[in-house]
Amino acid sequence: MGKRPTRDDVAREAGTSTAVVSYVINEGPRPVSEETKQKVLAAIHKTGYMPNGIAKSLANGSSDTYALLVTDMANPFLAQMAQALEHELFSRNKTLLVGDSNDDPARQLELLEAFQRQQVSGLVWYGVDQPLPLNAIDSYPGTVVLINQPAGSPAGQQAGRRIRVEVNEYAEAQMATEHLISHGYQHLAMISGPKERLNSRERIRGWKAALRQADMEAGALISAPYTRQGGYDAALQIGEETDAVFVSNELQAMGFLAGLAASGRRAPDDVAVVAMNRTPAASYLVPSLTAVQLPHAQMAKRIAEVLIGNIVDVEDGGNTVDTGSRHGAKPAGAGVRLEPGKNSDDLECIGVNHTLVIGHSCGCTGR
Amino acid sequence: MGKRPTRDDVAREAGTSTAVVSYVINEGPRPVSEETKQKVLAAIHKTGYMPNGIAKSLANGSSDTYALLVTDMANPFLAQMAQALEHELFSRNKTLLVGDSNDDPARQLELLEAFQRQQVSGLVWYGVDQPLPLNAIDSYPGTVVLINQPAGSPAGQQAGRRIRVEVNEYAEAQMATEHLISHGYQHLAMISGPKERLNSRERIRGWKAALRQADMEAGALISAPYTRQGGYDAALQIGEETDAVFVSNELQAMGFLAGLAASGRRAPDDVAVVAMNRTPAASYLVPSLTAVQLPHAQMAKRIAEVLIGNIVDVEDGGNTVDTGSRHGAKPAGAGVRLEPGKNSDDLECIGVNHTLVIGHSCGCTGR
DNA sequence: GTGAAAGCGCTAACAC
DNA sequence: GTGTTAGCGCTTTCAC
Repeated sequence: MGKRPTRDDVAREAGTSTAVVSYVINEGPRPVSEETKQKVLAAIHKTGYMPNGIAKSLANGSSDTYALLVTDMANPFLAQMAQALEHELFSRNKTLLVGDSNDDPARQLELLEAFQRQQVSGLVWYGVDQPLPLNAIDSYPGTVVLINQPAGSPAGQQAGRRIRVEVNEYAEAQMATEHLISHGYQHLAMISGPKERLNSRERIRGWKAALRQADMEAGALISAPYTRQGGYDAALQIGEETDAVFVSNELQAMGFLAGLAASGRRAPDDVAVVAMNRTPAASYLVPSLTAVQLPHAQMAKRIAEVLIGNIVDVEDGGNTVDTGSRHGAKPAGAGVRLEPGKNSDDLECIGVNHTLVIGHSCGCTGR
Repeated sequence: MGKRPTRDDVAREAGTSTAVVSYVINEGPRPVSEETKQKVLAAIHKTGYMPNGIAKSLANGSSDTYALLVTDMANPFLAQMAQALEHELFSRNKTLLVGDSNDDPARQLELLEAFQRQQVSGLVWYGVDQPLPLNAIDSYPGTVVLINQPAGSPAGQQAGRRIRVEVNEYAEAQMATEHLISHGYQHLAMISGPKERLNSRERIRGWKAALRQADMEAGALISAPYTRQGGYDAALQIGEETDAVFVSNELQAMGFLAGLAASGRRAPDDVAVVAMNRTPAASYLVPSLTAVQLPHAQMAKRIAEVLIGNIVDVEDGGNTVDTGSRHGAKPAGAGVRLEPGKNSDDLECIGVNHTLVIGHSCGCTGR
């Protein structure tokens, strides 16, 4: 590893002081004459100099690195978030570190520590256990963005330097369920995530709220892991009377469709299916999956702004029903309205608008 | 951001010198008496001290950070690699940076530069354009692991500090094709990636080799993007005579199955399908997809060892046909043998063994 | 407009 | 076994 040129080499080459080289590179904080500037630039070019980000961070007391801490990188929904976030950070000259807790709370904390040691300037946290270890978050020396914290949770109430993204899974679930109701299905079941998780409960609440509003009774509620196999197994447990199912996670929905097929049933004829946290894969399942989608690009943008401290303004907007699949579709009800709100001075909530993207699995398109 | 305690604070608290604190933390390079050690540990605990990784890296001249540079993080195959690599690095106390080139060569280079500035110690590169910009790799001041470089490519031949992982996509393609042949299908088509890519060509070579060996004629060869939509569109172009298709990428295969269904055909009855670069999603497609799988965990382990310079030994082993799906299956032919080889002293090739995982899409399980 | 020099927090060679 | 100290490459204050 042949020694790379340093700022000293550039200064020597340019016949200036090292300070001037910094001024040129950073365009400040002091002015430099055009002539000197050119000499420095030439020297940089000639030596092939490239600033040492590590040294820069040490001197600055802060790094250009941010981290994403998730439960499962292989989950397409989260991989998509990672991708979107990477793009936003890249365009701001920042880099993204990833941590995969593998659904393990202990590991989650170890990753937090590792990030802290690496002087990661801020992190986006899709937590495993909920409520999250608030003390760990509070003591984190940087901005923390929480993606999946329900509004009523402690993380959403306690003040701190962290910022929560209001995904409102409650409303997502409600929207999905309302769509099924609008089709006239009578016996709505739900596949939820593990019961002990706060976000599972949020989704269940949304499902129940929609049913209540329509004055309908809740059907079977099956709790399953947020995995394909979880959905597959759940499909085998769905009773004859059930004519529509709200699946609370796309991975589960994928398995659910497979399970239905394996047991000789089909969506939407035998059982209609609507899911949430959609990814582009939904359009290519057989049948294509109707699901609620989060505006991940918009979320990533907001998150990046918040992390880096270049907050612009929170755009408002209602939730909509889209015909986003390749197939024809008839729009349907469900227009929940989310409001970007602030709970306290320290805690910014970012409103996120979700959308229902129609596929074949809900029966919208005949068969 | 209240100032965090530094090593100086710990030394003061423990009543020792700063050097001793380092010795304790790093368990060397000099011995420390048990008594002093305890005092230091107590001080660390009391102050809540956490080493500053940035400063450490500066002093050491190398960081604990590695990077993964891919074309598309949302591709489940690559997300899976990212996950596996993160796990391996985490267990070695290293962190993983990700870069998503979005299939853009220019961006790929920018990411390389960013990593270089950040003093990333080594990187894993799944390149966009092939052959890769060798000069950029050669000048990279760290270990570079190339994932998708065919054996015969310049990157595989030119000496350097980089190390290539021998995925042997040629053999993967061959294995998949041979499986179709063993079923007795007569008219084999192939959906390849973009023609200008080296890895597309490798896969095509494998397909042709299998056909040649069986003394069969090549059927339609359709080139499509490595996307679901690419596979979907390709399915609509497949002629009546084709009874089996080798799809060169799992995303394409997913779209292909959807396209078949949309056009009223089904796998495997109308067209059998086998793909490569499988992920767990394959088992849950309808029908479940037969595909060649890479041992990503094993690969990640080897890559991590290589990156960090803790190389153990290259385990050998043949390729096998597995019944890895949830469904019953009859094993089938195709046993290509890969050898971990060395092209030069500087270029280590890591042999990777692939496996055919049987699903329903190839017709193995009746249907 | 330019340059000398004091850190940033840590490692490790070198003295004691 | 322990302490002193000279860097690592950069930023930035403060003189000139």
